[in-house]
Amino acid sequence: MPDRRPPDDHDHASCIEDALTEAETICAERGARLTDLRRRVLELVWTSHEPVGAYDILSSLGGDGRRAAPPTVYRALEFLLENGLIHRIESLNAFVGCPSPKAPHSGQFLLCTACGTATELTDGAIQSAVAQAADRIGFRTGHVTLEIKGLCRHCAGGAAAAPRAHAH
Amino acid sequence: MPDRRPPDDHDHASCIEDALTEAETICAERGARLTDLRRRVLELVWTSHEPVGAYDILSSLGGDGRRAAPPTVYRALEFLLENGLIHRIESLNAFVGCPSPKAPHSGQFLLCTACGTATELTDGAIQSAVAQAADRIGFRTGHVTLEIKGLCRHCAGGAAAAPRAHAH
DNA sequence: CCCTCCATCGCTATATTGTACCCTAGAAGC
DNA sequence: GCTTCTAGGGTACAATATAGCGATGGAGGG
Repeated sequence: MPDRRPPDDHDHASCIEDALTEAETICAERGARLTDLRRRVLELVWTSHEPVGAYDILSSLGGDGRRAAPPTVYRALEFLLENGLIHRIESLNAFVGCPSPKAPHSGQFLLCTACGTATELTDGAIQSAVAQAADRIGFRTGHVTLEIKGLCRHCAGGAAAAPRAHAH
Repeated sequence: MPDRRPPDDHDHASCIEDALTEAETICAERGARLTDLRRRVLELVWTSHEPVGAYDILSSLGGDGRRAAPPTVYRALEFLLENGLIHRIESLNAFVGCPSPKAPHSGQFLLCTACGTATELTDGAIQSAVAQAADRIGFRTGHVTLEIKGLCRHCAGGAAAAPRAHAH
């Protein structure tokens, strides 16, 4: 793992709180059951803006005296995915909270290889370019995975011009 | 696994042959060593247009009397990736041959969930939309993963389920 | 109120995918 | 001839994910 810096100076506690509140609302509306376990897993995913592995969550769950097993975590993650509360980052085998879960969508992600932060985009131009390209060859689009690896403004800025200046 | 249909009526033998020939040329130009093993792995990746798992390759290699071990395959795959001869499909943990390896690039893929075929795109509009979106927030773009799951023209057409506008 | 149904979760075991590490052979350079 | 480096054989293990079975407890019908 590369060095990690805080993604930004923001009040992350309120990030978490907002996410949990919104999740409660959404689940209530849909009649989906946001159980204690699912809520806790969602909270753990939101621990930071860095995607979290299923087994990291597993360890954190174990911290409270009870030992959890993989299926427990994967089932909770599946529920959260189905309800659009989190996204899976395919290229990292990890999960990240969705900042706007009201309307389910395929996420677009900027993944900083220096600080690990995942930033979700919702760029219409990308969406329509993808839709057009698919349409042009008669492909019916389902879920779209877009993951862009690189350096976030913060990390790229610190490194100045040379792209490899950040390497260790 | 869903049903698989042949991706198309094309002369796949010549696909493979072309890919191998081009690989030879490229490696010769670069002074990279396309050894027997690497060539065989490339050939196995090109067995079809469906992404192939590392352990599938491993089994196929074992077929000739010698038993291969995982690192053998992964090392060969790493070489092929570095030289742009194959791409990794993150959402499937699998590999597919690159049809235009002369100029290394991040691939854009249409993945049919019915027949399994991976079709590589090189769409400039998508590329520039991604570049602009990243640029706008000061993100320095590295590798881009774009994987679109859905139904290819063939499978969507056959499914009769209201195929909207067979573009063309 | 009781009872059935079924979603949820605990748990064991196992499958799948990917790496660390050590060693040998043979080519490349001097 | 000797060193050095790349490629690859092989074991062991790490990391990620799923199959399947049983227990529990709440929701709703009788």
